[in-house]
This record gives sequence, C-alpha cells and structure tokens, in this order.
Amino acid sequence: MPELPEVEVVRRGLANWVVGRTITGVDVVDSRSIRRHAMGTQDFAGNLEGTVVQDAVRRGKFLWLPLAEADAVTDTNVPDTGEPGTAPRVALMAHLGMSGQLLMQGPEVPDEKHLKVRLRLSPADGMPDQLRFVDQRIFGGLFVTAMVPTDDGGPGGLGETPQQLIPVEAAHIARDPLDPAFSFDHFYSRLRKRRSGLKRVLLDQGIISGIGNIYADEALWRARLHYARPTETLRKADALTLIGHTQDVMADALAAGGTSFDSLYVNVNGASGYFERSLNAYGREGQPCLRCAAEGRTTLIRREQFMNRSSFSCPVCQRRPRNGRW
DNA sequence: AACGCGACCTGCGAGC
DNA sequence: TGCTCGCAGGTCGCGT
Repeated sequence: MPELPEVEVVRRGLANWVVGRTITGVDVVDSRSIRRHAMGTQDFAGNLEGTVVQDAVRRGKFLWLPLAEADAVTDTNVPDTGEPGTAPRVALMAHLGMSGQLLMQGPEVPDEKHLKVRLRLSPADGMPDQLRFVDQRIFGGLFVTAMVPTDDGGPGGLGETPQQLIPVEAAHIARDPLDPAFSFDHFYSRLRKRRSGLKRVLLDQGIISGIGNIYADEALWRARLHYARPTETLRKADALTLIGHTQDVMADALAAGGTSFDSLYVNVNGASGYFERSLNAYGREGQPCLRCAAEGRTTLIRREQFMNRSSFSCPVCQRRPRNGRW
C-alpha cells in the first residue's frame, strides 16, 4: 500500500513523463474512481481536455498536477476567488488510496483488469502516450479542483519549483518529514497540545503527513516507543529521535524505490518496490524481535488492535506503562 | 477536542 | 469443491 515514499516515486515519474504534455483525451472507465469530483464524469473530462500539465507536486500522500489554461472550473468543491476575469488555477488531484497505480502505457498494452481512468497525452519523443489510473480497491481516486494560496509558505512537497498554491482538499494536510519546509518545532508544539496516543498523532495527516500504519510501526520500533504513549509525556528529545527515525525509514524506502507488499502497488514506470524485506516490526507477529535477538534475548513481536487496525511492536523494547508512569 | 465507527472497496486465505 | 467470513488499508464524515 502506497505510503509517502511510494507516492514520491510516482511524483518523480510524473515529473519526468507527463509535465509539459497536453491532455488530449479522457476515458473514465469506472466513475467510482472520480467520485470526489462532485460534478461528474462529463465535467471531469471537460476540465482536463486541452490543458497542459505544468508540474507534479506532492503533500503527504496527496499528489497533483497543476494545469494551465483549463476552462472555467465548475467544481462546487471550489470556492469563488472573487477575482473577476481570472479563472482559478486548477489541478488534477490524485490519491492512490490502498491500491492505486499510475502507469505510463502505450496503446498496444491491453487494458489492465482494474483500469479506472485513462488520460491520453500529446506525443512526446520515446514516451508512452497514455497515463492510466489503475485501482483495485477504489479507495483512491482522481478529481479536478482549484488551488488556493498556502498559508505556510515555502515549497510544496518535493516539487522542483516553489508552490504558492495548493488544492483546497490538501490545504489541511501538514508537511511531511521529508519536506524541506517541515518544521520539527511546529510538529512538537502541536503534539504536546494533543492529549492522545503517540501513534494516533503519527497517523494524523493534519499534524504530520505521509506516515501510514506500516511506517508508524517501524518508526516506533526504531525509537523504542510504545504506540499508546501519552503525547503529553513525550520529551522533546524522544520526539526528535522519533522524527529522525521516520525520516530514516522513509528515506531508506525511497532509496529502494518504495515499498510493495502484495504487488498491487507499482510505480509510474511499472517497477515494483522491494523494501518490505527490511521491515522490523510490521507484519512480523510471532517472529523474533531482531534487536532483542542481537542482545541475546528471544522476544516475539506482538500484534494488537489499536485504532481498529493492527499494531506490531516488541513487548520488551517498547514497554507499556507500569503504574501509569512512562 | 478526542475518539470510535461506518462507509467506501476487492481479493485472499482460513475455516467449515 | 465452494461457500462465508474476517481482514487489509487511508480518508472522510458523523455521532458521542
């Protein structure tokens, strides 16, 4: 399932293959994949056809392509800017959800079983002319929306050009740990104002983005912290260590081309990731904690339900509180 | 404010 | 063999 490193891999692929090209046609094969586009299929296609892709930008797990010269946007998601004569800047937003893929394919490649949307692109030397959105579980999707000014300045995501605009639907998403504009102090102050469990905050995309269930467990394991640790007891040094580990684990995954568990996820060029072999906690229920093993203990990774999902951790390295004290 | 939960989906493996 | 059931996951929106 794509998390931040995988989405970044896709973003880079889009930057290479799609930026500068014109969208010449749109086939919506399954309208469920554009259900966040309130005005429906015709409006979706109409807003895309004839536009030029200007950039590929990411914030957390949201990914978007700013579009030049789109016709007037009629999407009701979009607030009126009130500026007469200036159409709002629009973007094609994408979220990969659980199983979404963006694939560059030539016309000779048969439609994928779970093909949902096909964008036809103007010809470009040596590049396939279709961008396909393929999604088995349909948690992801595409929609066209307007962009509004960011309130926190700085570059948006890891796009190569500074972004002053962000799609309204991504405006509530916090900076991610790989973002050059990520501020640890800002994150820590927000964390300390929360009265919640540590993992809950790690998964809250409004406080820190890009972390999903897998990397949350991995970072907590590396930092030797329990998922239910009350945020108000977390010292700054511990938080700093934790964030350092999220950055490490994501950077490792990015270097490896992204994680893939079940071959649902493929990057924009169609190559699977292979980082899953490096996981220390996630999915390792009943297997030895490798850190304990290195220290001569045999401890088995446990699985518990937390936030209605599985949490994997080491019962020795990542202790629960005793007498309520951490 | 914090949290739980249902809805949205499909495929897969376990159990009968 | 074929059925049902539970599970996997991210995000959003609603109820408490």
